[in-house]
Amino acid sequence: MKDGPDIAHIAALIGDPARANMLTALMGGMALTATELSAEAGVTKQTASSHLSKLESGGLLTIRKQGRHRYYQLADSDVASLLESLMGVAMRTGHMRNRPGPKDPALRHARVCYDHLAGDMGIRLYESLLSKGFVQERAGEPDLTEKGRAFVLSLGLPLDAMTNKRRPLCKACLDWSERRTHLAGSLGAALLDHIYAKEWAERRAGSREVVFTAKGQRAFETCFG
Amino acid sequence: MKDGPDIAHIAALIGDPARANMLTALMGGMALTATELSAEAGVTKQTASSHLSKLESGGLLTIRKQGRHRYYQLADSDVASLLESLMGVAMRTGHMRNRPGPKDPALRHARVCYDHLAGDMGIRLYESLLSKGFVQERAGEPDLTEKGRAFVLSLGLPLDAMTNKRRPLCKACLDWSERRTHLAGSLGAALLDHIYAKEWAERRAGSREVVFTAKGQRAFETCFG
DNA sequence: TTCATAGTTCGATCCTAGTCGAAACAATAA
DNA sequence: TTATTGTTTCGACTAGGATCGAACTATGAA
Repeated sequence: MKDGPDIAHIAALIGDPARANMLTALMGGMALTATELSAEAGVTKQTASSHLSKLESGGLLTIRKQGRHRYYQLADSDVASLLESLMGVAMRTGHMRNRPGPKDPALRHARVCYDHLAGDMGIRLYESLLSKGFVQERAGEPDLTEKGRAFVLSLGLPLDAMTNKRRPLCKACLDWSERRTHLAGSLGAALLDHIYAKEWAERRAGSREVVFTAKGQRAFETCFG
Repeated sequence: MKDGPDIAHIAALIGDPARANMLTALMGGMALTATELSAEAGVTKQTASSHLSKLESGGLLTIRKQGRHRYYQLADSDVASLLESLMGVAMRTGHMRNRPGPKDPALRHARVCYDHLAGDMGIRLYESLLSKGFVQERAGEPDLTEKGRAFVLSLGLPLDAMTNKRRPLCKACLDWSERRTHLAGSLGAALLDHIYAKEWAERRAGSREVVFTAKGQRAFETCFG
């Protein structure tokens, strides 16, 4: 009767507001220290420490000691996409943490989802790859075509290094603000790196927001319109 | 201060073991009653009722009233895929629950649903009536065709007595074990009576179980295969 | 009608788990 | 060494919520 994975334990870990705030902060992909996360969560350092050790032993976070700091980050992209799923359901069921503020439209336009591009721009990127035949969906999962491989190489991206990893090259990730799919996986990450490298856009400090320059926006349209 | 969807609320809903058991039982789309779900969760009906109302107002479940039963099911496939994500992460992080108990395959095979046949056999009966053109679905509700009326009469069933009642002749009923539709209404009841009368099967005392004899199983196949 | 079953609401109890103060531990800098 | 900062451990307090018994409503059956 009671078999299979224990989802209650994992969900309970995410279900505490303080921990949820920490995890949301880590969706930006950057590793954060315990003190930074305590501020994000709005609790004292002691409390944050307790939460972080639970998240770590629960397998949701990994820890990297560096000097006297401890950098925490999401364990892997599966955890990130789980959180993204949660955001999608939470938003559709009308559970927002506050009324839409000024930061909200910016986040909807372009933001980081772990290590790849999400929001409207992320959707457009993915749709473009699909419509140009660079990526095909097979059984719901995206896959790079031959034509797509050539395109990726033409951008100067290290395709071999990407395909050798255990991480899938292409993965579909559900976008909570748009309710549509954008591209995750190592290709998704590489494309976001490309956008940074070309200086089309940059991260806004302390936020998941990705700010495109006017020139970068045009270049993006040219390349992925 | 915090923007974005409130994932903590949704995760906390899933994070209670009793609720998680209910949701797990509802995976796959089949609808269950409150009492059945209380048994799945291992709590009393009162407790289950409290949990279910929370899940419903949280947008994770929908209710479908049918007679004095309330069938609960997952709100949509997004919720299902969220649970699937959770299972994936729980599995990878080694959080399994192991409490094997007696499940009842006999009930899934054939049981009484009020007064008509449900379970796998009930599904097969209904599918047979559909494929032979005896019953047609119109606007989601089944209806007996002319050909079907002749068939019912050929079985020696009192069609007139059935049609005169206030109760509808044919009605679709949701099957919890198969997540599909089987036939209710006075025709559904009459067909189960027919099965009893022909001694193809009988009720097991004190249970909803319907036990087919070997000969009865064959006769059923011949008539409704 | 009366009885039985499905499900909810109320009230009380109990217990987990989040929280913080204080102190200890760890690692760097001067 | 001492001082400072980052982080964890311990202990105690407390609120929220899971739970169940009892009473209640609603629907269907006899």
